[in-house]
Amino acid sequence: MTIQRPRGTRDFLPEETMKRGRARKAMQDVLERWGYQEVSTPTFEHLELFTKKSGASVMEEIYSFPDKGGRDLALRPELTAPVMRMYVSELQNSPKPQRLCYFGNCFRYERPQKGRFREFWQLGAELIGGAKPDSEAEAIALSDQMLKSVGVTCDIHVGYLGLIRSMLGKIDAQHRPQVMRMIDKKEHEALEAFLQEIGQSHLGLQELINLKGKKALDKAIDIAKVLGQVKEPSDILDSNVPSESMQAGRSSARQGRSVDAELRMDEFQETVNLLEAYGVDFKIDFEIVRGLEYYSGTVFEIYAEGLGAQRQICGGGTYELASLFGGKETSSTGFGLGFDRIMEIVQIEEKQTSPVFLVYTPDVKVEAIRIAKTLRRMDPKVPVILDVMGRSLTAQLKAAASAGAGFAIIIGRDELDAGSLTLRDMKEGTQESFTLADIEDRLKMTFLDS
RNA sequence: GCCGGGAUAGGGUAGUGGUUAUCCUGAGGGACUGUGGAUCCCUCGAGCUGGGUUCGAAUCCCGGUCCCGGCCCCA
Repeated sequence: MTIQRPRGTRDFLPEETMKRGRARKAMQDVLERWGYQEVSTPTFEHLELFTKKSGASVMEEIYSFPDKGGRDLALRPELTAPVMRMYVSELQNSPKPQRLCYFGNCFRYERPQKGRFREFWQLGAELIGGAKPDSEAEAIALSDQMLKSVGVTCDIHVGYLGLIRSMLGKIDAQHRPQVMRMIDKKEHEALEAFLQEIGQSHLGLQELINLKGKKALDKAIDIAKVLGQVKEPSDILDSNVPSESMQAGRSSARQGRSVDAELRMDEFQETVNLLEAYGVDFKIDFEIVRGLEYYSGTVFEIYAEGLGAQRQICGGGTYELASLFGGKETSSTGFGLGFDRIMEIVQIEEKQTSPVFLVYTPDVKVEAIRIAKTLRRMDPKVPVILDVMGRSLTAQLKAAASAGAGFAIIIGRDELDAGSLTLRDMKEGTQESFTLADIEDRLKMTFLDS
């Protein structure tokens, strides 16, 4: 019996691996053009890093284990926390802002389905320590460019927690998580009923989240004016919302520590202006709240079609995590792209360099190896393949043909005695004698064109 | 964790409670000891797993594993 892959994991065959590599490179080229530098962090971390960030409830979906020394470790379920941990311990004294990006596998113990696996890849960026509107616009525009670079058309929704959290400040702390959850889950009727029940339906929350785009922004500005007049500083969200207020028995990541979010409508308006300057096509949508307590400013999500139930391919926003990991308070903006979901809908041309086969008779094997060595130093690079099965010339040519070789170089005693080699064009079925140097030149010309 | 559908050579498949389990493709070799993907020949290669029913199970039943889709959740 053969051994199976663990549930929710995948093997990537050469073709798929090549496709993933190209898509990754296309998006990383964009990151590079925007000045983001790649970092990488360990595959496993102390469990505490993730529970601290996202609450104890993530334990249900985390691959955690004690090591032989009794430490509680976890396979990383995401990459923002590790990157911020690294920032706090190694990069706090480096010039601001820090533009970091990453690509790595992550692990979650979840039920696999379309676009969801237990081992998956995230590609993301963090812009640490910049001014909010500028950073937010840059992050959103950057993710837009990255997706465009692989031919993915998508739908960008941008929300603002500064406003939502300030509005929630008018509601009893114990009710806030539930309201957030209902906004996030788009449970409109339940939200309306609940706000009625607690006597807060006058806030305008329902009207706000039902509006999209420019109208939503106008409404938001109106609300902010009213809120601004009556706001008391101490009335902003306090950071000790009791998690008992969560629905009993419910599993959710929304139980982490909350952070302050100031009502700075002017900042959000600036973000919107800058996004327009970047030429990003987006939709203002205050229903985007990303549930989590550490988000503090603009938040955004990007959706794509053709992905079944898992439509979201990117999520991000402005957050405060540095202080949570023991660093100085530093607000950052970041986003993560679901690489596997993007791979499902990517539009990139797949061209493969067709290899060159060295076809030789057994008596000149040593010379064939030397020739292979020369050709492998050539630029542009081209796969050079030597038979290792002791096959006949016929069989070698057959193998070359079925591997899609562009050229075969035939090497035998006759050729070597004449000081030349036979270059066979596999597509045309023609062949000619050349010196090795001439063959190199011809191959260079051919592969430069393609 | 829940619901539904699946699992037969490396890939794709057919079929039946009863001899050597279809077919296509693939892979290796040969016809073709120095020239191609055709053709022909040979070879390799399979009923997820554990139990039950039965004279006999790949087929029927139950559990498990994995896959696909949906729910839940999605840092």
